[in-house]
Amino acid sequence: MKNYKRYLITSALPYANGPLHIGHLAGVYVPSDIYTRYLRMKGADVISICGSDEHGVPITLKARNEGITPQEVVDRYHSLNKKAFEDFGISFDIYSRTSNKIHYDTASEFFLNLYNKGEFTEKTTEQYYDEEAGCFLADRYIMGTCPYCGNENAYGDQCEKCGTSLSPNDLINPHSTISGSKPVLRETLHWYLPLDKYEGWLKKWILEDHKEWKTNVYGQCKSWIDQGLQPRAVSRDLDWGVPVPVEGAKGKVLYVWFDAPIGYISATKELTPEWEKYWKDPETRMIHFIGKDNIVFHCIIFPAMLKAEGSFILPDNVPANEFLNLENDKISTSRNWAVWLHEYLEDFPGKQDVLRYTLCANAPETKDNDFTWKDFQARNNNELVAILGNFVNRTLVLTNNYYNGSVPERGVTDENDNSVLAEISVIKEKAENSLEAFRFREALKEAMNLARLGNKYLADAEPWKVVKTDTERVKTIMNIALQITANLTIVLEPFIPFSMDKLRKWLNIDLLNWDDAGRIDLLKPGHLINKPGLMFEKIENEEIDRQIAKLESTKKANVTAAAKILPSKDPVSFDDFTKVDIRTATILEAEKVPKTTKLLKLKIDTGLDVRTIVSGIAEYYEPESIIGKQISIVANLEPRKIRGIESKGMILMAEDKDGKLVMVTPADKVSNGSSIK
RNA sequence: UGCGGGGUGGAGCAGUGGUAGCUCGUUGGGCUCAUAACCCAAAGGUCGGAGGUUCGAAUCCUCCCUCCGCUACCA
Repeated sequence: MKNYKRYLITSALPYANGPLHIGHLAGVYVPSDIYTRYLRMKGADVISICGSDEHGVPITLKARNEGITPQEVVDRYHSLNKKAFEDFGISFDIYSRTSNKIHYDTASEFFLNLYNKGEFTEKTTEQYYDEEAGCFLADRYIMGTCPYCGNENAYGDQCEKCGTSLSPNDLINPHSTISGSKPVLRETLHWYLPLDKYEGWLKKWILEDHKEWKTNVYGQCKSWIDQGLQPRAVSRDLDWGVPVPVEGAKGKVLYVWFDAPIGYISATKELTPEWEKYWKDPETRMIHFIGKDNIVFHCIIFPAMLKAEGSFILPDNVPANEFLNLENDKISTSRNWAVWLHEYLEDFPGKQDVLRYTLCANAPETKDNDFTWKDFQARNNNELVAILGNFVNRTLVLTNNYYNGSVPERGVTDENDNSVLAEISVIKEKAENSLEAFRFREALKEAMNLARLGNKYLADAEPWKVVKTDTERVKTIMNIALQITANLTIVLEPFIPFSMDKLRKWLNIDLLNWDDAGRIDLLKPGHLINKPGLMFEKIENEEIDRQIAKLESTKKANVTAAAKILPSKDPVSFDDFTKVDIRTATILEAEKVPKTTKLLKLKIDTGLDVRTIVSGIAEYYEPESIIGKQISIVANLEPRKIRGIESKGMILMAEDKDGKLVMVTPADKVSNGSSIK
């Protein structure tokens, strides 16, 4: 590998519309911090950059909902999240924010630079505009009736009921989720970064020159590039963000995804006047730590931006992680299904390292992983307490008992001693190789093996027995055990810095250099150590049960919240009502539509005819069980093709609080085709 | 729908053609310096399913099932 002079580490800018949870930590910030601390211990010139991403539509909406300004929203979460990072020892050199002036200047300048070089294309398109709220609407903020399944709560980009991808123009009765009003189409002008222009270059840069990237990252990039890249808008119609710095761009800001990665640059500028050294010198190695949802932005769009600008370096690696689940369910801010960092510290004060350890040991490096409180407890009790804490404790207690805390001299070593001493540097090298390859789970396991080695050494050497017959021999044994503890303060420092800080205090030593690991003379004979405390405490079942109960009550609260009754709709005229042809029918045949989870293909007798209707009820009804059932249908709905099957009409279903669908069946049997009014 | 990444003993993971490994848990034994912690041993897997290539497949090919993500103004 190329030899680099310095490192620039960036961690995805967390979006400032909510607090941080364990998923953020596990996926991005714990790995980035481990790597940064490791590099610092190697004496490398390294800076770690992060900050709040504070622009974009969701923040303006949150502000609108709460009746405060967007600035107030981001102020709140910026300070909350900055503190959470500090509390967990995520050691950024700077935690900046994109609402800073320096960022506005940097982002404007970047845009203007590309603009003047003619790197953008301009295009006018028609988009839905909310006249009441006075803004253009992203697809996600338009709702209406799905033309395929009749779901009234379909989004402008997708119907979540039947899974069909939609465009806002497809929706029947579109309305804005912001004001509820009916949006109108308006023309708007935007600037685009022609990604297609960079396709050939990206293909070579990633697919040929960076085959070493993680399979999930490489695969995702390959997929995008192979599908063909298209110009991507870099501006938005919004009043919150960095204004587009050209004539006639009033009311337009830089799209957050153009704006946010530039935040890495502006934060570096804020940190050091020598920022260009980190961003423009090819001897700097840049690494982006991100989650899998960010791959395309950090591997394709941002590099294309940097390439277009011309004077910047490109990331050498982008070790993206997968996602962390919580107790078998997706972490979700809106559903409050998360372990919030600030709440964790209230419940487990001083136990930052337990979480750091658990999240690293179970990090979603190759696939999504699950965080469970039982696993958290087991990792703490069986690994941190039993293996690491216990080894340190027994070594320090024995040293205090036998030698009043003075490190004894190492005498003649036997074969076992020598192989244990040799093993220390083997472990150091293994951990180092794993760290360099961004395999942090593996690196942590290697580092912990040093504590395992220590326990085994004590059990084999039995100093508590030997002390009765050969006191010289015990000095050697204890010296070796102590050298192991000193080595632990090095190899475990990147992972659990708070605990290693404790251990260094007990050992009465300073932070050592990474390359001191493997040495067997870190503690000199006669060096005095202090009385130890407990490095980790057992976590009892009650504490874990409390956390589980907390999550269960969240689940219940969510069900209750979802149970609220929908408000009544606007009145319709009798004429309008009679236009809808609702009648009874009987199901003759039912079968699952292949490759779908929700769709059933039904053959029904409507009295008028026998026809096919596709309905999204497969999750609630087995095909065999509904044959012969009498139901209610809308008979004159325009036919629609669903999954290639023509569906003529719609089956009426009552939707329960929890989303469960129930057939609307006449109380007594009536003949097919009876009208319902 | 398409694309990308997963599915390996109870749990979490490693393992890309040659007798299936690691950590934790479980069971039995040992030790007693240590937060009932530590050490040793054992049990436990038809490697998501079906077919194929091969002397030989967790590993290569085909199809299928399943989980997650992306699919371009959802950050």
